[in-house]
Amino acid sequence: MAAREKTTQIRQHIIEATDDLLYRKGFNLMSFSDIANTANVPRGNLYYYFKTKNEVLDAVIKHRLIRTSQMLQDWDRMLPDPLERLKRFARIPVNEMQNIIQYGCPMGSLNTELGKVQYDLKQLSQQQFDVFRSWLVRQFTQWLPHANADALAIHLLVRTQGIATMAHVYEDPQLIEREVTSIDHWLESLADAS
Amino acid sequence: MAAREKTTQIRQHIIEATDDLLYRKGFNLMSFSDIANTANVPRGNLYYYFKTKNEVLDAVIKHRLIRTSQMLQDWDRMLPDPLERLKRFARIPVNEMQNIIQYGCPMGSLNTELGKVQYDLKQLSQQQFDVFRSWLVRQFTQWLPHANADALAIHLLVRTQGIATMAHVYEDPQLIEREVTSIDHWLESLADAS
DNA sequence: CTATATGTAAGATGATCGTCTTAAATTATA
DNA sequence: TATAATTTAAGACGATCATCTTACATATAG
Repeated sequence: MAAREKTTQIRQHIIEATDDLLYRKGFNLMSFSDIANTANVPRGNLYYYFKTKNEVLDAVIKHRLIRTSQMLQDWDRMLPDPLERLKRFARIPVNEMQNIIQYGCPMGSLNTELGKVQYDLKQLSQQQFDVFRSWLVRQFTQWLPHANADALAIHLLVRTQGIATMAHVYEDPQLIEREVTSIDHWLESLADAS
Repeated sequence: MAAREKTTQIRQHIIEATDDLLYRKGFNLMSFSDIANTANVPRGNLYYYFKTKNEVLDAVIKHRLIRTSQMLQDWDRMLPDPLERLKRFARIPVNEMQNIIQYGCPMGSLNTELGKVQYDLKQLSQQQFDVFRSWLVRQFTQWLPHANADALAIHLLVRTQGIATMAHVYEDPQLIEREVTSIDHWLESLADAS
C-alpha cells in the first residue's frame, strides 16, 4: 500500500476511535494518552497527525457532520413522505436507546460541556445541530408550507434533547418510548390542524 | 464569635461559592485551587473542611436540595392552585434566562457531565431531579386525580431540560419564551381534556 | 495559667496533563 | 541503489492536578 494512503487511513482510524471515546468520556476527561491507547498509536506519534487536542476535536466533529449529512440524504432517498422522515428523526432515541441511557446525546452532552468554559470550541459542536435543524426545516416547509417551519424544527430538537437528558438521568428506556410516542402524536396533530 | 460557629460559617461560605463555580465551570474543570480562590480560603486550609473534591460536591448538592425544597415549599404556600404552581415551575427557564443561555441547566449539565465517567457521583445529581419530580407528581395528582401523574411530571422535566439544552446551544432567549408558552398551552389543554 | 483541641497556612508529593523534540526506521523518488 | 522525505516511537518539558504532611497560631477547657 502507498504510504500516503496509509497515512490517511491511520488518520481516519484515529478520528473514528476518538469519536467514540469523546462520546463515552467527554472532552475534558479524554486525554491525549486515552486517544493514543484507544487508537493503538504511540502517544508521541499521535502528534504527527494532530498537533493539538483541539485539532482532534475539530476533525472528529467534521467527521460527524459528514456522517450525519449522509444519513439524512439516505432518509431523503428512502422515505418519500416528509412526515415519515420526521417520524424517523423522532425515533433516533429509540434506536440509540442503550447509548443514550448510558451517555446521553453525543451532540447535546458535548455542547453542554464545551459551552461552559471552552466557548471558542462551542461553535464547533453547534454545527452538529445546524445540520439537523436545516434538514428539519426543509421537511416541515415541504410538508406544511404555511407553518413556522423553524419553530417546529426547534421544538422537535428541544423535545429530543430533553428525552436524551432525562433518559440519561433516570436510565429509563420506557421514558424514551413514551415520549417518542408523544412526539408522533404531536406530528399527526399538526397534519389535522392544517 | 465562637470558633465552632465561625467554622460552620466558613464551611457554608465555601459551599455557596463552590455552588456557583460548579455551575459555571463544571465539575471536571473546577479544581481545588479554583474553589480556594473563589472562596478566599488558602488551598491547604480547604482540606481541613473537605477531605476530597467529591466531598465538596456532596456538600454542594445537599445544599442545593435544601434550597430547592424551600423554594417549592414557598410556592406551595404562595400559590394555592396546582395549575398555577405548575406554570410557575415552567417559567423557571424564563426567570433564569441569562444563566441558562450561558451555562445551561445547573442540574442537567452536572448530571450529563458526571454520568459519563463518574458513575458513582451521578446518583448525587439525580437526587436534584427527584425533588422536582416528586413535587410535580404531587401537583398533578392533586390537580388531575385520574391522570398518570408521573408520566406528566416526567414530560414537564423533559421539555424544560430540552429548552435549557437548546437555548444554551443557540443562545436564543426567544426560543425559551416560545417553548415556555407552548408548555402553558399544553397545561391548559390538560384541564380541558378532563 | 496550662494543656489540649481546633483552625491556619504553606509547601511537598507523585501523578497526569498537553505539548514538543529528536533520533531511528521506513518509504518514496531519482 | 542512493538520497530525500515521510513516518514512527520514545521520552523530555513545564504546568497543574488532587491529596497530604507539617509546623505554627489561636481558642477552649481544666
